[in-house]
Amino acid sequence: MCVSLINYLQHVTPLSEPLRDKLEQIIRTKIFTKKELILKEGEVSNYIYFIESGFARSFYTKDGKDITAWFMAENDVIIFVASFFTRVKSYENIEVLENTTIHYIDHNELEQLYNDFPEFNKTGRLLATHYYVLSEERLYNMRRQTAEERYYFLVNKYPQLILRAQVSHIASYLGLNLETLSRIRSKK
Amino acid sequence: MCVSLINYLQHVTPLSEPLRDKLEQIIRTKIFTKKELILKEGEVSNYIYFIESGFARSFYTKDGKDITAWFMAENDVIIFVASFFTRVKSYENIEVLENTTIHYIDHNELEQLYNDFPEFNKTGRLLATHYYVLSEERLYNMRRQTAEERYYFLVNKYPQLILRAQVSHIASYLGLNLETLSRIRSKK
DNA sequence: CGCCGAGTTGAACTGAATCAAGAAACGTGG
DNA sequence: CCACGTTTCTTGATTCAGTTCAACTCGGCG
Repeated sequence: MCVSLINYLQHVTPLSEPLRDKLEQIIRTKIFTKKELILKEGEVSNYIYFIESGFARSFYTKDGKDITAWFMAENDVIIFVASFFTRVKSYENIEVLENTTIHYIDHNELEQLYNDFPEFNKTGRLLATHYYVLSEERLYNMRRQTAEERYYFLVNKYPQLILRAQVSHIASYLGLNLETLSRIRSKK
Repeated sequence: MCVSLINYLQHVTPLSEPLRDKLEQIIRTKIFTKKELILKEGEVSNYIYFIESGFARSFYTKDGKDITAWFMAENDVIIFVASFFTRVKSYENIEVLENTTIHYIDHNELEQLYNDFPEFNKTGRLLATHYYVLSEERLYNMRRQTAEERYYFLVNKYPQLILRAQVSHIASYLGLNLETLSRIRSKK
């Protein structure tokens, strides 16, 4: 079932056998179909998700427009960080863009896991660090670059994303409107 | 000496006595004077820093311009994440804006510490998570808001920062030029 | 076949950048 | 403590990248 997630975690740092067993117990699996929402804004994010297969995006709405915050694909961990860790209502939604199989762990069970298996804190630390680095990178990309630079940075770093996501979502992620992105793309 | 840092870490999550002792051994302290660079771009960041007192900013240069990435004050942990964790050359600089007292821990010693005191992984996890949340928040603020909205978001969230940092640094952080920020400020 | 969502293209408009010139604040040395 | 140079901030005029609004094309799918 959830082998892919356990393998992934093993890859982060080795896990003891009892920890693996416990993980197998608490990991749940769910299949979402295209356009379903995994998380709706206004809810507190109670789960940490892991994509086994599929494709999703997080987005929020501003002045009626829908703005993509990031994309997530196979082997990505999804947390709406601010909500999951600080227990406030999420201002983001997570929407499935293709049929997607997801493994997830409940917030309380995860806390319990950290308590019962202190070694798992290492996994948590390494994962948090990894995603922190990615977040800072996105910030770097965002700040003070032209639309075109931002686009090609994304193209180089995540070429598969460009093929998979639709123009309007990429555009709003880059902080520009779809017409502008369309023009950038047609330039070449 | 480094009491403030140990207190801070205790506050994150309690530390055992041997761990505290070990920390006291490996924490170093240094005083930087205004305009000094703690970290220069092109170097690998070998230390994790903690500001006991003072004020600093991280910045990078793009097309000859200097762009502020973030500010750091008392009780802030500074890591140039990408470089410290992934051991690549930093593209950022850290510059002290006021005379600043800093505690720091060497990368290798920190790794060793995680090994010798697995409990410390919890501290690491919580800190990484905390800074991850802040990073995502900055991203949210950055994306798809007008110059004015970005500025007032910052004013509300970090009022003391506005008083302490100079306009040109705030402007480049917000991704706009100082003339524009000056106009926004004079509007009110 | 015809509708609908997604993407492209065009023309007019606008928020922010750029260039330029002063005013204020800061600090250093006499 | 004042004078002078340097740095920081403000204000104005012009330019331009990216937005907005609107019309059109293309490709699927019922």
